[in-house]
Amino acid sequence: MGNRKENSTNTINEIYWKEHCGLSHTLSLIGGRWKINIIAFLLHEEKLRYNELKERLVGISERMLASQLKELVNDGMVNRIDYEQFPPKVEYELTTFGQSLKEILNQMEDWGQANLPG
Amino acid sequence: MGNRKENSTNTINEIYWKEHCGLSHTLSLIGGRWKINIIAFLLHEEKLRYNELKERLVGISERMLASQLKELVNDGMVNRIDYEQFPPKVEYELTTFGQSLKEILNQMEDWGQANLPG
DNA sequence: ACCCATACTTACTTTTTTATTAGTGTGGTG
DNA sequence: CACCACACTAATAAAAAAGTAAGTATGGGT
Repeated sequence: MGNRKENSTNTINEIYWKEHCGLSHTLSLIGGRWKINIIAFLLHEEKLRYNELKERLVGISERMLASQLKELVNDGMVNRIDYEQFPPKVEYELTTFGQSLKEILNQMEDWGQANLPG
Repeated sequence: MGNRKENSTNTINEIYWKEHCGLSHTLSLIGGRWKINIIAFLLHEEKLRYNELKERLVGISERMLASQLKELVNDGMVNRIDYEQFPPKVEYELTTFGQSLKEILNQMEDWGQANLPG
């Protein structure tokens, strides 16, 4: 994956704030490039397969979809369900932890919708 | 400033989602590198001067502080109050628009605090 | 004339993220 | 045996974000 320098100023700052500020921590979980978009679809559609997500996430690349999903899974936000079939079938859904953000995300969605540009 | 390419895939995707998804739009306003940290301090302390913000935002550079403030002001989240004195005195505060996010931010803070790592 | 305070800018480099394109594995089908 | 489906991975290049260090502006004080 993208390998970060462990001790760059940027990384150090990021870690410091994640550990000292609830807001920073929250954003670190949902702030990734396509993460809220993924989460939004999973909020509305419960379970989605990799290719179903790809269809919905207009413009996303394989690499981004895979990496964002992996991070969400690592952070405990999303569950990966592998049906171990052939051809492969894998579904993604929000974990209980992920769902605990539902209220907040709904409010963010409403607020954003109400203030869309244009 | 960092000059972006108008027609890179990345920029195109970003614009598309900002315009079509409330969540993306909300995040575009508060998701910048130091924005929530700035906003968090302004929520608690009402008005802060440039140097006061700098003290509190451990690790931030001049460049980042100035650029994040400028974006927040451009987006209508923050007010810049210039007292036109010498030596210069400038204060920053949340606009009404910025304050309309207060509830949501409080919840994000609480949620993040409750789920801090370590 | 020189220095101070305050709020920034600017130029240049490094780091980080994202795009692009091609490839992997595997069992079943024609 | 070639090909398909599906969920990815890998390598490389391009783009964007952030760091670093020095500079700007200006009135007043010494």
